[in-house]
This record gives sequence, C-alpha cells and structure tokens, in this order.
Amino acid sequence: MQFDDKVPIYYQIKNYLYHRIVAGDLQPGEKLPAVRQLAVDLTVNVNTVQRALSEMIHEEILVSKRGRGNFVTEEPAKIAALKQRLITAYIQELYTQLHALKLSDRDIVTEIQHYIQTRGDQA
Amino acid sequence: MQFDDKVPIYYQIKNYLYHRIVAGDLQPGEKLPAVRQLAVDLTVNVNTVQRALSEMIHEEILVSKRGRGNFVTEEPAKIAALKQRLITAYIQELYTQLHALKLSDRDIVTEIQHYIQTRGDQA
DNA sequence: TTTAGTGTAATATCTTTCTATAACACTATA
DNA sequence: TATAGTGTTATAGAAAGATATTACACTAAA
Repeated sequence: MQFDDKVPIYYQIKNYLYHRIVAGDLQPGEKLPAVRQLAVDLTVNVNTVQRALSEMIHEEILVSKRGRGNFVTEEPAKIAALKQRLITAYIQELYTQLHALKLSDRDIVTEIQHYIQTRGDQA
Repeated sequence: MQFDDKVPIYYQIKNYLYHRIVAGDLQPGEKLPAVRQLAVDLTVNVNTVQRALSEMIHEEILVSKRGRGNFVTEEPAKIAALKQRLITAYIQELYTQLHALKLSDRDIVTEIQHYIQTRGDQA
C-alpha cells in the first residue's frame, strides 16, 4: 500500500480499514490479521498499526480481545453509521471545495457526471 | 483561518491561495498582501507562509518581485489550467473513495444530488 | 541618502510522527 | 507446563513541520 506523505500514516491506515469494513471485505465479528502481520503487509512499524487500531477500538468499530486478536464489531448499526459518516464527509468536502472555486450546484453535478462518463472505459 | 492538523499548514495555505486565485478573488497580475501581513492574517509564522509562496512561485502561479511584492501570474491560461487540475483532483478523490465503499456510479450521483438538495436551506 | 516596506534566508528549539527494538500480558494448545 | 500466537506498552532516535528571532537584499519614496 502506498501512502500520501501529507497525511499521517496511522490516519491513512484507519481509513483503509474503515473502507474494508464498510465495503464488507471484513465482516462483522471477523478477526483482523495480527498487528505484526498488518505491519508487514503495510510495511510500517507495529506501533503505527497499533495507533490506528487503538483509535478504532476507542470508537468501538473494533473490539480488542487480548491474547486472541482484534475483531470487527458485531453491531451492524455501528458499521452503517460509519458508512454514512464517511459518505457525507467525502461529499461535503468535495462540495465545499468546488463551491469555493465558484462552481454552481449544477456545475458540480455536471462535472461529476462528465468525469464518470469519460472514465467508463477505464473501469 | 482554521487548519486541519492532519495536513501541513504550508500545504493548506497553498490550497487556500489557489482557491482565491481560481475564484477570481485575486486577479491576474494583482499584488498579494505582504508575507508578514499574510502571516498575521493567518496567524502563522512568516517562514510557513514563505514556504507556501515559494512553491507557488516555482509552479509559476505567482511571480516574485524582490522588494516589491508577490503577484498573481498575468497568464490566464495558467490559472485556467490550475482550476481544471483542482476540479479533476477533487472529483477523482471523491469518486475513488466512494467507489471503494462499493457505491455504484449511479449511487454516487444520487448521494451528491441528495446532499445538494437537503442543504439548500443552509446556503 | 535615509527610511519604510518588501522578499529571502538562517539558526535554534519544540512537537508530532514514525521507526527499531525490547519487554510485558494474556490465550490456546501441544 | 511449556510454547507459540496474540495484544500492549515503553524507550530512544530520526525526520518533518512550525515557531521565534534575527539578519540580509532590494525597491520606492520622502
């Protein structure tokens, strides 16, 4: 995995795991890879992985079971809430940025539709 | 101005100035506030402002005139290119993120339209 | 020619992030 | 009861970013 050097790595790992959970790649109750394994997979230090996981445990997206592993929450409602939070945050960010560039609401939708159409061949 | 502590301040200042230029708030050829004044306005250190400006000068969005000030490029083409670069980058980012959350192209457009509609009363 | 206003650069110090490394705590199982 | 696999914590050091401070270089105008 490649990281953006403008954002803390632990923060990007959080988002990466958010995505895997929301996308259903990691199911509710499923065990995550061991922290040391994640560190190897992501080519970062164990402490960096741990920092990401600690925050997600505090947010109750993950549940830590000492000696056994870290698990995705078994409460689908928490995952659904996370998903909606992420979607809204991303869209709000885009809207705010494009609005600051003086694009109208209609312009914004048009630009997005244009982007989607012209990339149809890539997907 | 308030900054996101997850991204370098100098980088956020660059984006802030990009926006003011693309939005036409700072016209081609217009003189920017003095670096020391910008530092006061943004409540950051002069060196932090300078770093943002240096990069923009290198990108030829700004032109430095020692002893006189920093000026927005007089070439509208460079500003237009910057605008398109920003728009594409923002949309690509949103698309990538929502796609990773398993939203379809149609879902993405729908979510955005919904966001725009339900915030109409706020604007 | 002096002075005020401007950009530019350097130093030292602080904070955050990341790293390498080691150690400790708990669980399950051979 | 060992041992392997797991989470957790701590220390020391490196790197990047931000700060305060000082100084230098250039321009315009009094």
